[in-house]
Amino acid sequence: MSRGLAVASGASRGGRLPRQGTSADALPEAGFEQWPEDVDFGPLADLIGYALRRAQIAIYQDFFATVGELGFTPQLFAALVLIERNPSLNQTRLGRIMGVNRAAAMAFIDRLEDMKLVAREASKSDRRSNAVVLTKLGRERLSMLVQAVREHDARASQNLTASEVSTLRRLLRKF
Amino acid sequence: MSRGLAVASGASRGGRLPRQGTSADALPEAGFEQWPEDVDFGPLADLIGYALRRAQIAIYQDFFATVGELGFTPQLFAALVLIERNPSLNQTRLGRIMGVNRAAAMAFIDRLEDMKLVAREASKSDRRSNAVVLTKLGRERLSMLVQAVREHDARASQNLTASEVSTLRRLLRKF
DNA sequence: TATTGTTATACTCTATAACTATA
DNA sequence: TATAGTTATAGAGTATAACAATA
Repeated sequence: MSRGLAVASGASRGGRLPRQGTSADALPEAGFEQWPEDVDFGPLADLIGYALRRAQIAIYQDFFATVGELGFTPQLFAALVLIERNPSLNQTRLGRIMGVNRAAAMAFIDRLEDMKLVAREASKSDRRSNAVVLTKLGRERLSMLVQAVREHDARASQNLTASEVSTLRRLLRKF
Repeated sequence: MSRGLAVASGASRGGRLPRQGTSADALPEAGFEQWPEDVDFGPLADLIGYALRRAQIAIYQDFFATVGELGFTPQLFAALVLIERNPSLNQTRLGRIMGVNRAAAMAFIDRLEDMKLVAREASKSDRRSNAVVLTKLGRERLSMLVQAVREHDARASQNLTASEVSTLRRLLRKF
């Protein structure tokens, strides 16, 4: 029952840094078409899950198009914020909050540690656990990132009025 | 600009079939915590993109917990529906609609073909293209699947009233 | 020149399973 | 017994880059 759940992350997930690569053949690829009018979506048009997925594809695109060049995925950004605001979280709990298991949490904490943005500190209360905390560099980068991500999020929501945005946020949280 | 976009899928994406595996150690893993009250989400709490992500994680979990055993991911299901309703779509276009490039579209069409659910038909108007169509078996499986997925989607939305669901769908589409 | 299908390749993210140390 | 961190491994999904056939 609990296995395979983090699938969701993978799913909502995804989240990979765009690669380099420049060749004549590669350029005109992709180009997501958002709800094209000449396509019949059939039962998909009625499913909240599908609308959620398409909205997420769109916002991920904007994330990478705007703050992607800073070298962060939405996941890494979220991890940094959670670590900053909750320095007492251990690795396993951090993973559970983010929808991945211990091993996957290890992977992204390793990565943030390699980037010198976070550090593991031995917990005194439970010697099995590590607390994960931001470094000074991590705090600096994060404050810049937060600003950029807020701008991205506002731009992504620009087709909605302020009250629609807050309705949307409320309904998504009730989910 | 176009590279790395399908990240979104990966992201919103994800979508992997849960594995088997049964061992004493493996059982208590994962267990996504949805908006736990003792956690400070800081700026994440205001971001539509983040609310979208968490909602998606939750609904993916429910998808796999309910219709996952039928052997389909949300992506494969969506592909089947699009193929049924739009039999003239070629592989590249189908990929663009779903947010992935040609090569990735190849992969899931190959898979559906291996499952005998779809077939490639040479297009007469453009001899470079294939039209992708459902087989008889594909139509049968899909009609069962649609029923199961509709039930899943309704259950996932059970915390919302009917009017909230339609508001949510409308706002997500405006995105 | 541009696009479609195709293939080979590499990379990211994740789960599984096992181990050790601690609870 | 159960849980935290860790590691090795495997699998899914995707992009990149090239090619031939066709437009």
